[in-house]
Amino acid sequence: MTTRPKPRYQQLKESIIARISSGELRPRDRVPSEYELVDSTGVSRMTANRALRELNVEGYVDRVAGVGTFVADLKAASHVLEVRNIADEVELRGHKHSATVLRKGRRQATKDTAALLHIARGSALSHVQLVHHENDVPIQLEDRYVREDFAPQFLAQDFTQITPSAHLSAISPLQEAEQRVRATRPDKHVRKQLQMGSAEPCLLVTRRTWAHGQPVSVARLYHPGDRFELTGHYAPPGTEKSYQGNADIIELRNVKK
Amino acid sequence: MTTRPKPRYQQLKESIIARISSGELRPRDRVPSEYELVDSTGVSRMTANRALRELNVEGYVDRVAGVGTFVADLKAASHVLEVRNIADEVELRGHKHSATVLRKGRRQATKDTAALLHIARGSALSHVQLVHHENDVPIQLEDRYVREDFAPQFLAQDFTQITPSAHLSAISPLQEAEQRVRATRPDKHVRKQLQMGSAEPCLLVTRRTWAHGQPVSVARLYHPGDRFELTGHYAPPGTEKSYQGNADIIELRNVKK
DNA sequence: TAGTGGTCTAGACCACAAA
DNA sequence: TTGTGGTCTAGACCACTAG
Repeated sequence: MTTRPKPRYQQLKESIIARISSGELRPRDRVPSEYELVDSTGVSRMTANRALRELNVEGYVDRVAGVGTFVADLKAASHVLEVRNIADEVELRGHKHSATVLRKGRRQATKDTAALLHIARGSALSHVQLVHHENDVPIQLEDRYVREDFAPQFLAQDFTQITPSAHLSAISPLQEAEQRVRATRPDKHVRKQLQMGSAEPCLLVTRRTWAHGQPVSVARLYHPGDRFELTGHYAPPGTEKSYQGNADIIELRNVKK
Repeated sequence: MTTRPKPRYQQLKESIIARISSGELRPRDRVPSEYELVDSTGVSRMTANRALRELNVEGYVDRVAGVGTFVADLKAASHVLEVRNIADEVELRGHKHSATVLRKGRRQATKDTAALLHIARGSALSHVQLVHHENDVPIQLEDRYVREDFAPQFLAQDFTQITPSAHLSAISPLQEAEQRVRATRPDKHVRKQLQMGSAEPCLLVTRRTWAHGQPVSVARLYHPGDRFELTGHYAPPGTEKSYQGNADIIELRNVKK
């Protein structure tokens, strides 16, 4: 008994996603037009249209009538993950973002980190710890581990110019993310770096990101509790033009205080 | 110059969404089949198919090949909002949910609450405050205000049997939600009700929900800090069968400790 | 003018459910 | 057997963009 083949529009979609993930098609590159897909794959135009239309809805490509279909920006791709870069967040508010690197170096995966990243204990990791500032006020302490084989040039980056997450996005579109949020009491180190009062609580976000189907990075993001909040807005899909309405789900926001 | 009419598949979608929102079509009700839409509206079957298929992707309807198309459960509808009922969360973990009502009554909107709900100061509100338990351990203090005109029977509910949010969902599909998460120090009342240590921080979720395009309820949800966390998982759309993969974005999870 | 995406049609074949 | 959704085709007309 032969297994039934996947629908042709689905094959087309997966083929194009694969070409994007592999880097063969880069952001802003042109994607084959509907008629080109008709010629090259033998499907009807409606089938090619469905494939490209769904890729557009899912945020993989941008389409412009009369012009063509293009691979979406990486920014848009991470939009799909509804997780934003803190530097972008700050600049979105019209404020100045800056970062101070505290630690940077190679590490061996501990038991816990190895488990989180699905790798062997002792595997090579890159580690960086830095403080993000908004208008020179510390707003986030980032403590991040990255698989060295995923991002060999990670430690060579100047993280005062590009955030770790931006570098990771630039290497490969992030495919999946997991995030845990909890309230904790900061330890001395965190409290000092974020200039927090002794009794002030701390919003801790632990985030894992995936690429190529594997977790590649885990980060602990500490935020000064009463000065910051995480906000999300959930809009109904399909209503009016609010396609892609789920875009800005998670964003960091200042709390007037 | 006449404005161009909306696409017919879009008109179909909006027409069906309207019939669901108005209550004419209720959860599990049958939605006209593709061929019925062809007969009743004169569109081709491909157009009817596109309308129903997109409504399915967006979570409004469930489709079963060989059977038919049906209005999705309200639970699924609020799934679209990626916000879950805490009772469902607890039961999903196989634990027992229970609730204790602390306060219940009519209130007049204060300046702040009135602003949040886009209503006049002094407008009639229903108020309830209750503690949710998981296996008899307090996990959430819910402090909620609801527009009285939206849910006239709100205060008549037995909140030990149905959560406030479940009652609101039952009245009308919630269309939109906004959520803010921050870490705070609990006041005496919260600390006592959640049986928290004196220095333990608190995860505070402030949530507004919309129906009929207007905010109808605002809730403050306090969680004992070190015992609970908010987790989110962001899956890639379109990959494999992970349609609707954005479903379980926000869920409450126990922290092993 | 040529190419693109946006939409729509009127058929078609299939697998599957329920009666 | 009938009706359902799932898919696919081979055309078509339109508005728009770019050269």
